[in-house]
Amino acid sequence: MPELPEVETIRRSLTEKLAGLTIDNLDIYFEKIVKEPTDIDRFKEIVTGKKIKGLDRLGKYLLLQLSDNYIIVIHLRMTGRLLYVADYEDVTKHTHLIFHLGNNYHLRFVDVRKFGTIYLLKDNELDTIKGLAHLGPEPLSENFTAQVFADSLKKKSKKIKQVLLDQDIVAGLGNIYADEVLFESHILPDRPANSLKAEEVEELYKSIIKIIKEAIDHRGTTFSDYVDGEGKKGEHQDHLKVYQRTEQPCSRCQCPIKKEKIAGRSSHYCPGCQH
DNA sequence: CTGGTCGCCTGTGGGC
DNA sequence: TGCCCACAGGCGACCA
Repeated sequence: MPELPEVETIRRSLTEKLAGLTIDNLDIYFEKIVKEPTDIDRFKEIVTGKKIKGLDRLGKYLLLQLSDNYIIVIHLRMTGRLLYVADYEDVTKHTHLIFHLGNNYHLRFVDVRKFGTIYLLKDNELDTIKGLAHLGPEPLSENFTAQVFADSLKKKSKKIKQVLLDQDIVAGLGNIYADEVLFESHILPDRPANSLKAEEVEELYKSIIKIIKEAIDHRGTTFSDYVDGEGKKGEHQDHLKVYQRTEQPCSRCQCPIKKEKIAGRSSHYCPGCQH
């Protein structure tokens, strides 16, 4: 399930390969993944012949910058993959869209669950995507300050786990890293956000940055689906402290890790050293 | 505004 | 061996 570190790893793995290439043609096998424009022929028509200028990322969204100020926005949701492969490679099951590149390579969108989404927009229309219109600060940017973060939490009575998953508060955290960040900061996931003490908020703030950085260094977390643009798995699954470690001893206090549904999501935490 | 639930999808794995 | 069902989870939509 690609969260910020996974999407960033995909971006890095594809940038050099794609920059400067032209999209000669495309095959669409599952039209519903294209959300904008609603007319699929128009999508094809505009994209054909465009040059890929570069790749950006906003939260969990991947942005393909195209010539003529167009932009393709991709959200991989849970099982989406974006793969750069030679055109003679077998087209695997669940391949929904293929961009034919000018060098006998393909950029393929593969997604078992079909939840992923693709938008084609002008680069000044990004705000028309709801998830981007109010997207919170990037955790590794200077816009994400302890003060901004503390102010957001003060207004929220929801459980802190749920607030961390809210992309409007801070961009890019998903279920895995929300659990890991809370463990790192010794905070229980069901605490109301506005009940955190100032030093806990500070701890949480630092943990978000630390965990996201480490996960990017490890090129993301692979459980089943996630791979980068070259099909390579990540390594951060070997560094997780609570996620998917139910009943295993906590690395800090040996207490068995608990799993519980919180705000509709499976949540992993240590009842011994998170408070 | 809040909180809860559902729908979108398919593969996997446990229980029987 | 096979059937059923819960679960995986990001996010928008919908409702009270």
